[in-house]
Amino acid sequence: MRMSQLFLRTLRDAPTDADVDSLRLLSRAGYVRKVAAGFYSWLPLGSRVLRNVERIVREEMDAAGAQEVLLPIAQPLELWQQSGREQLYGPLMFRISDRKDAGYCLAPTAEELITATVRGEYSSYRDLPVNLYQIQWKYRDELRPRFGLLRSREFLMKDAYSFDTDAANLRKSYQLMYDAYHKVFERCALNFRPVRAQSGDIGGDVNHEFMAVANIGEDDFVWCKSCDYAANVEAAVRRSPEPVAPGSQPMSKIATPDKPGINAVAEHLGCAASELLKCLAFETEAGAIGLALVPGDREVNEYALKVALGGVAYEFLDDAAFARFPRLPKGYIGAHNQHIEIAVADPSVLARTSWVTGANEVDHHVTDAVVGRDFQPTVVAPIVVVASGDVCPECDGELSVDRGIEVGHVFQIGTKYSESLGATFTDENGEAHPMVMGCYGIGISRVVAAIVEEHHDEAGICWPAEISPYAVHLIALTGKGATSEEVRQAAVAIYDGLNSAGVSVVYDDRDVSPGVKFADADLLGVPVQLVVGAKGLARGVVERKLRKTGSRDELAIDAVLGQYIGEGAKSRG
RNA sequence: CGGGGUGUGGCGCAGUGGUAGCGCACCGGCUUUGGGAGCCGGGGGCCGGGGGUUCAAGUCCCCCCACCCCGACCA
Repeated sequence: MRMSQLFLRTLRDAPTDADVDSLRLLSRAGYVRKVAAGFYSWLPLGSRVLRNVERIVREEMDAAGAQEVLLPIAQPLELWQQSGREQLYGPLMFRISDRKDAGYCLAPTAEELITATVRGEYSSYRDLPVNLYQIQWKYRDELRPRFGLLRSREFLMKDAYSFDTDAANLRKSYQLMYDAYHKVFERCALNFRPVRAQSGDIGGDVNHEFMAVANIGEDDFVWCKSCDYAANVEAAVRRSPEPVAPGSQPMSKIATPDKPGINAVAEHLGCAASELLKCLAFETEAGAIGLALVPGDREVNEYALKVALGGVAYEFLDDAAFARFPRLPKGYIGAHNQHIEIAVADPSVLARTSWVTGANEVDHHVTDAVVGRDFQPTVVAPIVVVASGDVCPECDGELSVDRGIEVGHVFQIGTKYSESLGATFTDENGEAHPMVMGCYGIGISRVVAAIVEEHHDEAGICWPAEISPYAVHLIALTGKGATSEEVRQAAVAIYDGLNSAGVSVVYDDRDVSPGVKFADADLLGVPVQLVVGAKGLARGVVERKLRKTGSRDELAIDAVLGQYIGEGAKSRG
């Protein structure tokens, strides 16, 4: 492609509402343009990049035995009512209606439709397993779209769905996808980790998120520096500290006027927040009042607390609820409160001889509260949010908490959708069973943004070879001198040669100054830049610069084609 | 949903009640040509929309819309 023909305008200043590196650079370099909150146009360069990620995903899905389909974006709401997810998604779904006032949604995902599709075709154990996938635009009317392409309202997603006869076979299908995801993200040159995760709204049990490590990510995940333990921050656990012998000092009450917070009290007493016992009051759905007890410098993992309660739903008290329980003075609650029915303590609560905690009386705290003497946990279970520096539960190594971008997610769903939508098969004995499903997503457009987040510098994007819109960025420094035409002809010869060798090349033939060409080349981020200039030409060489490292060398002009023949297959751009 | 902020040319921004500006980009001319060149000359605006106040509104008031940021229970 000649740059004089390419539909492209680069920007020196990024639009002000581009708030992350990926969107700033993709906007400046003319890959995408914002149309509305959470909606983006993909211009020629962006479209090529998107296709490249698609291509990688398609190749790996096909290699893993999945078959591509294409389902409609607009889906009858009725289908979503059958699965019960119409309510669940609520305003997150874009809704439309036709002229007859029938309700449709723009699909936020496709479990329902794919299940209905398989139900309509397959009904025997002989048909299974089967794995279908599509690469299709998805729509979610996010509460707050942000981070540009990382959380948009329209996004391109690969979603695959496996159907098996039983859980053991599901695990095989799951493993195939899990392995395929590794290949996909390796080819995308992402620094990623598969982490154990909670299942969220889709339902089901075993699942992993594939997190691309980034500063800007929306999710924290925990990983061990010594082994391969990794988990979503909600699912992560640590090795709890060992219990210690209780203290013997008697508990005593002290005045802490107008000090309702951990930090305020710690500062007032001149002690560390970790010496205070944090007591969070909650009410279960059955109406029982409980406290979650953790060290003052720790936060409660709400998911872990629910597990500790045996799966019982609960809510932390809000101001209105506190008003109903005058015996629970917000900010001054102590673990020795007589009015609570449940006390869930993290094991670390047993690892300190005594605690400073609320006195259950406004403007007062107590010191030397001793577990087992002054207060009794009814449940001891790990409920703190894991933090960097905690001990790995599997190998005693050190855990680290980092930000990540969720680029993929694999689930073992089970029979939730096959049951509600009636996707059953008949087994060898003629008995009907619901199919056992897995579902597997990759955010294609999000992957593009994640790659830019990881592969860029001050000057612009540095694409991995397989993702780059072109394999080679050819720059002709023609100028207006005597050698101008000579340089132009040499560049065109290389351009034509590379093209006919199947190497995708973008050729900067514009009549602009060298500085503009260099700056744009760095901004666009094609991995290899070839510069044809009068100086080199006189010596029969062209200069080659690698975008990522900035390293330069010279190639004999006759050797250029030889160098890049074969590159076409690696990066067809 | 709550709070805050911003809407002026494609992008970035200035603008004090009195003729709508600057930089980049764009068009034409001349010069320049190895890291976002210089000079000269141009084109491009329903100042987010609607109502009001005023002799006069980009500017003041009211309503609406869009976009951005923060928050949405950790005592």
